[in-house]
Amino acid sequence: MTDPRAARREKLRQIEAMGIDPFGSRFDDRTLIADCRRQASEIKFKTNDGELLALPDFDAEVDYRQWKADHGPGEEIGPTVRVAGRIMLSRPTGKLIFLNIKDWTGSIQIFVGKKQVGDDDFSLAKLFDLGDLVGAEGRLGRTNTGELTVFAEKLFFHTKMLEPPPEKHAGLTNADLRQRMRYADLAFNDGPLETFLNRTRIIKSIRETLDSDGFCEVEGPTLHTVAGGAAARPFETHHNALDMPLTMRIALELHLKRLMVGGMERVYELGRVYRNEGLSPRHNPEFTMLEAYQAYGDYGSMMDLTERIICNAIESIGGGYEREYGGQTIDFTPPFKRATYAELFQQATGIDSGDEASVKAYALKLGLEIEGKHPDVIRNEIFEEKVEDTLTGPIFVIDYPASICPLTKRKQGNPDIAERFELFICGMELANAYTELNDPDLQQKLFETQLEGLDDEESMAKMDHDFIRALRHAMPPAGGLGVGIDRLVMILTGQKSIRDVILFPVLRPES
RNA sequence: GAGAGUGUAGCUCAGUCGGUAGAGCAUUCGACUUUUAAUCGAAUGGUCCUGGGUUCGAGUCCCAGCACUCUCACCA
Repeated sequence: MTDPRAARREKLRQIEAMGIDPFGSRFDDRTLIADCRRQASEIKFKTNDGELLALPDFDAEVDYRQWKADHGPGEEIGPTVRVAGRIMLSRPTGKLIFLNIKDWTGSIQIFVGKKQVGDDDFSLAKLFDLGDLVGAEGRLGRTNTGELTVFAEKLFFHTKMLEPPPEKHAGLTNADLRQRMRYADLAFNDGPLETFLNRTRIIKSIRETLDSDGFCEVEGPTLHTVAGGAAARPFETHHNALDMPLTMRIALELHLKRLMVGGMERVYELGRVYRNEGLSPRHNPEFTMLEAYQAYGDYGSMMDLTERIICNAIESIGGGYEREYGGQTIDFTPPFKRATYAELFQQATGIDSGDEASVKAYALKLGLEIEGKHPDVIRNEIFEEKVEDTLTGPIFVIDYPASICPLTKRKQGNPDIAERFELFICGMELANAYTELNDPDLQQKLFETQLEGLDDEESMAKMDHDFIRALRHAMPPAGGLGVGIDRLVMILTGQKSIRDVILFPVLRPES
């Protein structure tokens, strides 16, 4: 019998025959492997004269067997630990088996000697397969090579793995299988578990930053009758009892603003939004967004907040402000650079973004379609083409052309400029913030005035009468911020694909 | 939606000019009480993505389809 699955089931049967539950049970007083590593310094060598010696430094070239001969006779002593985890490697050498097990804090070697654990446990150990969840209780010590090891006195069986594991060295590399079987990716590949734990730390840190700034977290509706607040195609669904169409939200904005009208002066939501668009290494149809609104603030307040959120997030996962991404070094030491849209436009193209004729000529040179488009739309297409990719950042691009920002307050004394910034890192737009428009009549007008050159789908300006009515109840002047959390996690964890920071990205069904 | 690439054993991958399907790991058996990708000896394991076509003969060439990856488009 050499079918791996059948072999595993046969061993499961033999474990049961030994009176052991192959799917285990509660295991108390467990020592996490990271704690074992912390306790390594408690391992001492006790000479027969009763002298306690610290162990040699195993980072240096040292022959521990020789060291013991030189300092002996005596014996090693160390704390007793109780570990549990998944078997990643197994090296049987006759009446002795070395196992490497992994829990979610690290991995450690287990020494299983027939004499040391007894015949029954040794027979059990011979039924262990790679991927099984097992436990061991024993003394923490060092082998002759200095490897930190649990010298098992008792073994436990926790759960049988009935599927064959991936190749033990290369792991699971097929990108489709990694996403489809994320459990196997997390369990057997180096890296993914740490990346996703870092994602959790980053999100926790973001909440802490906002909470300590006095923001309150809320949960807006994910089912909308009008999907507004962003330019995107929504997913459409249907409510049976009410017999009416609903759409999944594409942004958090409009409901959070309603809450500011209601008196929630600092409010945020960290949640999933859904956009019915193509997939790419930077796009998943559902993704996580942070939106935060601060009454009596403006886009400048949001710039400070953005910096704090990102710097705290970096500190929560360690590694310092200088980070590598896509072969570039990004320095997150605050304050981040700031430059106006017009400056960057001028630098990249050599022309004045206010000079409409030159802008049009430049667009034609780039081969852009300009027919029937609003000058600001053309301007922005050039900006996206020539500027965005070059922004290694982190850099705040500030003061956007007003007409491409229908939810933004205009700069005082300059109605053509919107008080908006976008934060760019490695050519990716990571955050977007405004001094929020709170004039209901102007908002209504902007909703009604579709931008030239934009069809309904492309426009943010979808009429939402209830939102306008809310604004008429007085929304305080405010700053608002949106952050693409998945992209932030990508950059902070060094992942090149959004699918490596989303646990279960959208996939076609398995054939 | 467009273009390019990939699809072979449970996993990671070779496969030449079209001529009997290969390796490593895993699995099974044997040896081994300080190994660490343990080692050594032996064995087992295939719908070569699917369906057509060309050919005496197709993993290999052609056509169509499916899936994944990358680039572009939409978008954040």
